[in-house]
Amino acid sequence: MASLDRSIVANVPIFASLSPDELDAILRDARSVRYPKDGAVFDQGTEAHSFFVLLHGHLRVEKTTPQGQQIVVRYVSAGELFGVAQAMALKHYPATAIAVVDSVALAWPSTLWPELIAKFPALAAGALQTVGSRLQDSQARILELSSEQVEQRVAHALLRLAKQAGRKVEHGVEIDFPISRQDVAEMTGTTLHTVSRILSAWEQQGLVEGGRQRIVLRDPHKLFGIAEGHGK
Amino acid sequence: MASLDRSIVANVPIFASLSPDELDAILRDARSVRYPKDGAVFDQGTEAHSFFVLLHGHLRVEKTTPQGQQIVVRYVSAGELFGVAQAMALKHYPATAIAVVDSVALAWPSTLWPELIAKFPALAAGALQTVGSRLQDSQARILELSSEQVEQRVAHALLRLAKQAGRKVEHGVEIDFPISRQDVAEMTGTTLHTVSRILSAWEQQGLVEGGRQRIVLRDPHKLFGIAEGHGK
DNA sequence: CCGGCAGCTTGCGCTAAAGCAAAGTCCACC
DNA sequence: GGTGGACTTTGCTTTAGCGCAAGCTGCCGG
Repeated sequence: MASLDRSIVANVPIFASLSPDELDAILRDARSVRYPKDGAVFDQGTEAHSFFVLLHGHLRVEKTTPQGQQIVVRYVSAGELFGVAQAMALKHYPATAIAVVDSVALAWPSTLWPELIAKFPALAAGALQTVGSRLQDSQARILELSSEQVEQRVAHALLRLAKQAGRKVEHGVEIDFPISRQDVAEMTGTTLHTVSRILSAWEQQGLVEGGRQRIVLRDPHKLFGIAEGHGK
Repeated sequence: MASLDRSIVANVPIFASLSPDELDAILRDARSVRYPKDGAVFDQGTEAHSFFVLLHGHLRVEKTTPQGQQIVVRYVSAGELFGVAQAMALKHYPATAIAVVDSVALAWPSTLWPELIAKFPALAAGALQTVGSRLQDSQARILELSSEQVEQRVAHALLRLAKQAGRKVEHGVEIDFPISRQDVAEMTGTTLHTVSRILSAWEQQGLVEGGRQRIVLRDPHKLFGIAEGHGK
């Protein structure tokens, strides 16, 4: 059991530089938790009691405005560190994390973070890198929202999803978890209706293949063209 | 000279927890550089040779798409850490930093970062916090771009600018550096024309007072109302 | 096996804001 | 003190994509 944990955790970039002994020491303080599909791992605004590494499954991280508008911040896949609010000096989680399929995560009490980085300075560097790459992602998204048309943004979003959680299937690459038109809309700053229209049009052209909470990319290369603006 | 530096650097959150001796040690490796108005501190895509703390002045950080579209990522004010690409494991600066007024910064060679955080673990924690708060900002901006109308976004942008770099003047709060309509457009994902129209309308109602590269907020409270959507 | 509902599609009209075009206006520099 | 260019304003036209509305479909639970 413990060795299973160690082997999967070894692939987490933030833990990669640690020795097996160090890994075991860190894993001693973790507990493994199971989240059923549609279960919340944590809720926006609640106290940031833990930080996590996802062992298995997929999470949707979403954020709601005071006015009730909702956006999808990102999806978390196995091996990723998440819920590190405390490390950024936040008392409360700034977003909600929901399991989109049955999932399993390792959880550490947030209070342990300071000792852990004191004992393993590489952890701090790793966390900085994790947060840094998320910052990059966010800024790329701001650029997209500022300068691209909806069609390009949807293409970009699908390509990113395929890269992060794509599974090769017979006719292309399928997003490896249930995702609705509404979810895509909340990732791209548009509406359910517009996403549906775009996907329908693409399906006509054989670029994608759809279904209820299912998206398969049949021609990623052409989609990439659309994302880059050569589509129109 | 050194003591002047130490006193201003003591206000930088990331250095706040260090003792005077430690501060002096860190400052020994820094050089102070002057950037004239409109001068570049670093350029997007170039090697990330240094990281910086701004001592005096204001910088505009901007990012350009492959297609040539440009956005303003943020403004940097005195006391802020910036250019920490290397800490996030980036080889190249992901954006360009331009002095919008004559400015002075402390610069350290990026290569020093690993030793510095090894010697002063608080630095890593501080950097994590800095990057974390930028991530928060970025995500707030994504939310705005996804869910708000242009008018609300412009109101939010002005309020943020006023908070960060506002100077009390007779009739309100003035943004303390030259900023064009174009700049505001690039902060809010809209066009020069739309910003100009909005500001003109607000000027009519006495909410703001304009001018060439000059913006004064005369009624921040009402602007806040617009930002929250109670405007219309 | 069937009913109902969550998720999806599609048509239509509307509007916010972009694009285009043409004048101001102010400042800096000669 | 004048002149050119950068910055701004403003009118008009166009359009992407939103909001509303109605109907469809496939899945899950009974």
